[in-house]
Amino acid sequence: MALRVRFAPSPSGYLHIGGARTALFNWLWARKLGGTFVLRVEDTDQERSNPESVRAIFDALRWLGLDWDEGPEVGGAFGPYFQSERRALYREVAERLIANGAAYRCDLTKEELDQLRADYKAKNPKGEFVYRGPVRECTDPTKPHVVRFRVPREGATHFVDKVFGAISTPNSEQSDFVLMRSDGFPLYNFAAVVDDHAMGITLVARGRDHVGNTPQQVLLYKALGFEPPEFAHLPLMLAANGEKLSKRNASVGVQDYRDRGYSPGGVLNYLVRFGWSHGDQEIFSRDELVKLFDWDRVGKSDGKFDEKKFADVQFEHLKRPELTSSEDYASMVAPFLAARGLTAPDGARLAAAIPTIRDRAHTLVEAADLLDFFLREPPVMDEAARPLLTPATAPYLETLKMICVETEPFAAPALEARFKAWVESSGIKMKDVAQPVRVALTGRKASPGLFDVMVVLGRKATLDRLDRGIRIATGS
RNA sequence: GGCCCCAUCGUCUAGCGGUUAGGACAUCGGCCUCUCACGCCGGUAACGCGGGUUCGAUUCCCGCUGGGGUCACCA
Repeated sequence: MALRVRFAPSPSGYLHIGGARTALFNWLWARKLGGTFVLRVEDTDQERSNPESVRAIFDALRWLGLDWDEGPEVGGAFGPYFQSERRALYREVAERLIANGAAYRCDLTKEELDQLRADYKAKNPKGEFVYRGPVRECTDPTKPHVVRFRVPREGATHFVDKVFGAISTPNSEQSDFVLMRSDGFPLYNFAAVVDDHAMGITLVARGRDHVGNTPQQVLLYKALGFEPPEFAHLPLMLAANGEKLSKRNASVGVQDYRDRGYSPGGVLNYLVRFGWSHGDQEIFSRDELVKLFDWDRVGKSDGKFDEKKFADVQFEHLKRPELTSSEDYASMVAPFLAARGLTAPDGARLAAAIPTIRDRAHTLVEAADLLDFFLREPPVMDEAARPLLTPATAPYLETLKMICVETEPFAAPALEARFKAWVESSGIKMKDVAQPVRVALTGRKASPGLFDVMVVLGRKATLDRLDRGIRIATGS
């Protein structure tokens, strides 16, 4: 049977970094085996679901490059892909279950059930409350009621997990769980099973926080006469303090990292290495991941999210041309340049400047800052740097100007050789003359190498900037 | 608390009976240097505890301890 996996987010917020990881593992598996990656929106909770979240999640997935083969906005033969549009199907399946006795209508209210639970807890503080109904038969289907699944009293339910192996839970622990709410909407476990089957999903890969749902789902597959899919649960990504990852203890939105100037490749790389490994290798291109990913290399233990490591992994992606081409770099940094008013930068100069900042820009936000003086004419003069242009430094700039005019070709090695020769013969220290030159050229106290900067700027702009530096130095 | 799961440096991990227990991030030194970076070299740092099994356990089994998840008309 052809591999079909899915990512099924509920649109009640931004795409969580943990959710992105789940999506990634599913996507990788589909891409590796030529399977189908389905996106399904689990919007059965009317209260929490909202269209802004749907938008945000789609945007984040697209930004990460996790494209779906079937789902909202791309279609497919198994739609609709919003659960809110599939209610007729859930109702129909629920009726079938009631008809064959696997489920029953229950008109016990939430409050009554809470009371039952409380009473039980009062008497058995150490026991587990298990609801086994119906305590009261709901004879009138027109009255508000939920539909509950009749869990077998005996035996155990087991399944084989692709990462954890065999897992089994005694049925005596399981309450008669709700399939359909009184408002007619299905509950997660039920909708997921109905849809995963209807959509032909062959492997359900999700976070480990879902292992407790799996027995209930397996029970449902059995009751419906469906063949259960394979299951794979991912170890959890916890916050640095060991608690469940949340907005309270970390930046958890994929959005957050995009805004701070991380590249999608870097984000994916960090996420996949969290729980999966390939020997000692740390950095992977997307293509490598598709080729190398496998479930038998997925570990079982939860881990703690590490911002520092994340930052470093993503820096590697920005640093290496084989992972981020100059063209990709330029287009990724464009929005950040635009944010500082550089909406239509000189493309050729930008392309030339990028190699000089790769080792310096840890994020695209930093990249835009480092690129700024290359692309702005004249460059912004940093107030802290200006004092370095004293009258005494003007002769240095004059000499460099002369060298710039004479040197052919206008290339870094030749420029550097001539300038250094002059510096040495003058008995000055390179470090004393370099800073004034840097300030004249860039307006800053720190920048890429002087001669690389000159070459990127070209002879004309270099001379113009040196002239400006001389004017500032001499106060004219 | 019931049920389920997990356990190697601070963190992510390699290891699948015999290794000086490896890598990466972080951290601490040093080198390189026109600034800032990058890079390079080196240091500190881990098998939770107790029983087995075995000639030999980080590795296999059991218990303990510790950690996590989950117990809704949320997903």
